[in-house]
Amino acid sequence: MLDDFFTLENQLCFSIYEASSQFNKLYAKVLQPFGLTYPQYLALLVLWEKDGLTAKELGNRLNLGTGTLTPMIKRMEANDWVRRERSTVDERKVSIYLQPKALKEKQAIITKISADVKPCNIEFEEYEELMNQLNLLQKKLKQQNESLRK
Amino acid sequence: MLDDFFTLENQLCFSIYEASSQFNKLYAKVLQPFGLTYPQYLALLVLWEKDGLTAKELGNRLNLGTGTLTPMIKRMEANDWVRRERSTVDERKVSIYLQPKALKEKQAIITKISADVKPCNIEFEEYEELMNQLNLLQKKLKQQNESLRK
DNA sequence: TAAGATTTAATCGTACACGATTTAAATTTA
DNA sequence: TAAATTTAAATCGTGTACGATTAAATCTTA
Repeated sequence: MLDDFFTLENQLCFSIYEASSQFNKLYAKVLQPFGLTYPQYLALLVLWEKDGLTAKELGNRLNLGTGTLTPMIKRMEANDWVRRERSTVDERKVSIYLQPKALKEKQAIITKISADVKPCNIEFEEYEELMNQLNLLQKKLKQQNESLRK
Repeated sequence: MLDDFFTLENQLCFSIYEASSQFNKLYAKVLQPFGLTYPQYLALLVLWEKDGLTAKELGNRLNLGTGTLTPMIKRMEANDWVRRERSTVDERKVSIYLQPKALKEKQAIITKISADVKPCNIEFEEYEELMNQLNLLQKKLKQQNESLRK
């Protein structure tokens, strides 16, 4: 009984793992012409909303630590998407600012993603329902993660 | 209108990205005492269902190529979870067999996961519904991935 | 049956992702 | 205010992930 449940087919964790990796692959393909990876694009999404966040703040939005973020931001800096600037008020903090390229390319990126992802034909209701459930689940998981801390 | 789709699209891809990474962290923590990573555990789930699959077959189940799988299987071999054996009938193929350790530890692993994930309080209906939606979405994404193939 | 195509793994280079440690700056407190 | 603590980034080591290439075995077909 327990064993039936523990097949790959029945694992919610695997369904999410799979869906996530398909998103990854799809977006990687769509973004490649721009010289962007999927996580880099997610970082741009956050910065398009609010420019000049600190590394810490950006990390909180993306659930990423500096071990992941610092090298990624440096790569994005090397490709002229963003610029890093250490705060003069508090020298521990590094703020991240969009570069002109990131503003200029925004519309083209959005247009291409819409064009290439729309054919998936995901219904609006499907979207909303799924997202609500995922966000609920994500909160529960995060809570459990924090209660198991260490 | 284009932006409406874009906004929704972003939220969904981000929700999945987040939920996936929370699952990752949670399972990583739960599996650490066994010296297993989350992807390694998924590989065990597949092999517990059907032992002796070839690398190719295992990769198909997990949606992983040899660039990911070969090194992972070698690490699992080094930790006595599995054994690799090149087929004598077709020397291109490598079959992967569970080692005694993988059978002996199975129940303990399953029990611990049940115990540590249960507190998330995911209802059965919620679970089923979400999985169905995710699998549907995953299929659509995979299809689109294949139609954009290079 | 020999040349060409296909299949299967392995390898390589790049890019996340994470926990742990280190370093330096800022804040708290004794 | 000096010492202890906290905070923010950077760095390090390990482990996925992926596309591209390589190499060897097998299969197809002219």
